[in-house]
Amino acid sequence: MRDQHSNRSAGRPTLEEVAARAGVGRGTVSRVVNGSAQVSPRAREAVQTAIDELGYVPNRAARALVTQRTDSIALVVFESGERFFAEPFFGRIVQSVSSVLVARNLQMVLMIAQAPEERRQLEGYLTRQHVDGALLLSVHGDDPLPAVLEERGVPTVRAGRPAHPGPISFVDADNRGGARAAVSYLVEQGRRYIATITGPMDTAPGLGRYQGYRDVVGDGPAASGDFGEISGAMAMEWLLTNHPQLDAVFAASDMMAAGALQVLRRSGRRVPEDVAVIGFDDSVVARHTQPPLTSVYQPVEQMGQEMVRLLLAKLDGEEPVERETVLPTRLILRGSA
Amino acid sequence: MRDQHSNRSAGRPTLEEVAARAGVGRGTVSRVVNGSAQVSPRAREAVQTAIDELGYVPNRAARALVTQRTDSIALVVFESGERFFAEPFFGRIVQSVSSVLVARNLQMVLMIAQAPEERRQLEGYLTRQHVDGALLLSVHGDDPLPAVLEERGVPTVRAGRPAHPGPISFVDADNRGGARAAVSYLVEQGRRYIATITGPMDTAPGLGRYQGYRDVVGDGPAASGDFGEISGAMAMEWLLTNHPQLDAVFAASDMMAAGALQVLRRSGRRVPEDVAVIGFDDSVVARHTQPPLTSVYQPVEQMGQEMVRLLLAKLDGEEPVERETVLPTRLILRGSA
DNA sequence: CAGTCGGATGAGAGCGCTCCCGGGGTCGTG
DNA sequence: CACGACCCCGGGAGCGCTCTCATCCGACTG
Repeated sequence: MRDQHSNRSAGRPTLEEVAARAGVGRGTVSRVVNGSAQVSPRAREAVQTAIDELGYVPNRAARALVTQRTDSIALVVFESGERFFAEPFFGRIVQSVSSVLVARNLQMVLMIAQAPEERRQLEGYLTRQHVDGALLLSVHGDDPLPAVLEERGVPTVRAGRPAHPGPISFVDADNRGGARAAVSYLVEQGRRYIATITGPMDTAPGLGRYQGYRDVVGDGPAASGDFGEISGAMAMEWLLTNHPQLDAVFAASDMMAAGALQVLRRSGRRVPEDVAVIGFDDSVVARHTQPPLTSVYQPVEQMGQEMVRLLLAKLDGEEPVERETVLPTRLILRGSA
Repeated sequence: MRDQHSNRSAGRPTLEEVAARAGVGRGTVSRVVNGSAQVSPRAREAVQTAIDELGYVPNRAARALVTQRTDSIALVVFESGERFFAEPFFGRIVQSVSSVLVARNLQMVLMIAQAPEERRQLEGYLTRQHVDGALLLSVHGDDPLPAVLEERGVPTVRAGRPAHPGPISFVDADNRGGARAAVSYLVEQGRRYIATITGPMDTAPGLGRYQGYRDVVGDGPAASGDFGEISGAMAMEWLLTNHPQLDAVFAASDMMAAGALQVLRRSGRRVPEDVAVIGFDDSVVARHTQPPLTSVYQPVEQMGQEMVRLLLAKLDGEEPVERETVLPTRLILRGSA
């Protein structure tokens, strides 16, 4: 379309063309491109010059066809659109995963599986044919996909401890420990009637954070939400109705804590004087609620990096190393507790 | 590794194997897979059966090699990690783009170009060889990349009106109109001394929102920020020092408005009684500031969809349709103005 | 000086797919 | 009954690359 010298059409130059220009064989060019040591300095330079002059870029598809590697890895998010953009958590993970991958010259294919039909399509899609491995975010408890993938030979690392321990590597924040720290802090502050608003129990963070709560106060009053703001408000209303004497609430997410805060205010309770509130995630909204939210910070960026590290290790070393990494959390004190 | 009948190793079944099993030729299987009409019902059924039994999945690389199409498109975000996850805007765009792409059976490759060296790498990477087209997010004014890509034959659609009109399609929210609506509203409410906190002027939204402000009040007091919270606070301080008599502020982003709110409160001003504040983006934080922020909503999801639509049109119809779409914004009233 | 060793090199053989061509069957028509 | 029109269909060619192997050449050894 642009130039049609000979009959090769507009397309980018090929290995063969570079070889011709440099006066060497295809093999040599390939060796240079892939950084093999078995090339004489003279040849290497000639090839390099030709590459620069022609603006040669290796054809990914051709390479993938023979190497059986696509050099791209999938980042799969199982989440409704709504939550995906409501949760700063995802953005930060995506961000950190991306930067590691770019440095390694790998492509990041983002897949958001929300609607059931997208789910199904995705399942067919995730083959060794298409990606070298997969990073799974916010998998729900009973989801069979991780197992399916592993079975198909697609190396996988997930974020969040699986509900049922299996052969799958994962990276997680210490949800339980973080929750424990938060609730312990409430106890130290002299709170005596501590309730909790939990996340979905079929979710690793939901469960872990609840367990941490129980570790400290045992069977306290609990209402469940879905990590979202509305659900937090509803849970808080329920708690207020059934346990009006509570003097502290530990919410398993900042969004739920924010919802709870509003209900608390409407009910005439002062925070933190009458009721202390602690959230989880240390998200942006935590700094903007009234009062600012004391919250549990998780090292999200580090988690992303670690996930990639584990996956790449799995890809390189053939032996299927099943590894788990649990990263520490930290309580960030603000005004609400 | 699983089965080694003949010497074909563990790999997924190939077209040829499907053909053999169905008792037809490669061509016929290919026709079935690609939905050609030129296949007898009998053959089609036989092939379909074989595909199901073998669990055949076409090899993307092989197909790409011959069709010269990768069936994947890049979503490029030019933004520091920090802003990427601070801005709900991106998450929502990503989300909506993703869902359209999945429906069309296209892969979304997310690239975040922050550090300069990542920038450079990306430039080499974005070839027709690797993706069929690119969606560009938050390009800065003087960035040559869009032009480079277009020149290399990579169809491109960007979000945000380019600083210098060029041959590139774009989708944008009506930043100028939205700003105009916001500032007009302030005027209607009887505000007489309206300042603005602008975004980066080398950015389409930054510029557009400032222009909208000027459309209504002309040369009012302006301080510039970078869309982030801290910069909003600093800008507000500057404004308060130099224009203590101001009675309204229009900030070009919610985050900056949030920063401004804090400074205003510290300075003893009541919002909205003494000073009205309006933000832009209608983001999550807008609902959680004190008071909740009146803000300009932009139809982010729709923008994402529209970007994909334009890009696909460009890919299909060969003629390079340079199109632009500007989507309307809407003022959302809350407590701050 | 013959023999040997090893590094550099060129080229053949595919990887799995689509495209296209030509053969053969079926049907309708003169 | 013969001939063309129209479908279906099989398989060769080739996309651009890597890998393997045989070859070649210079250097080193005995």
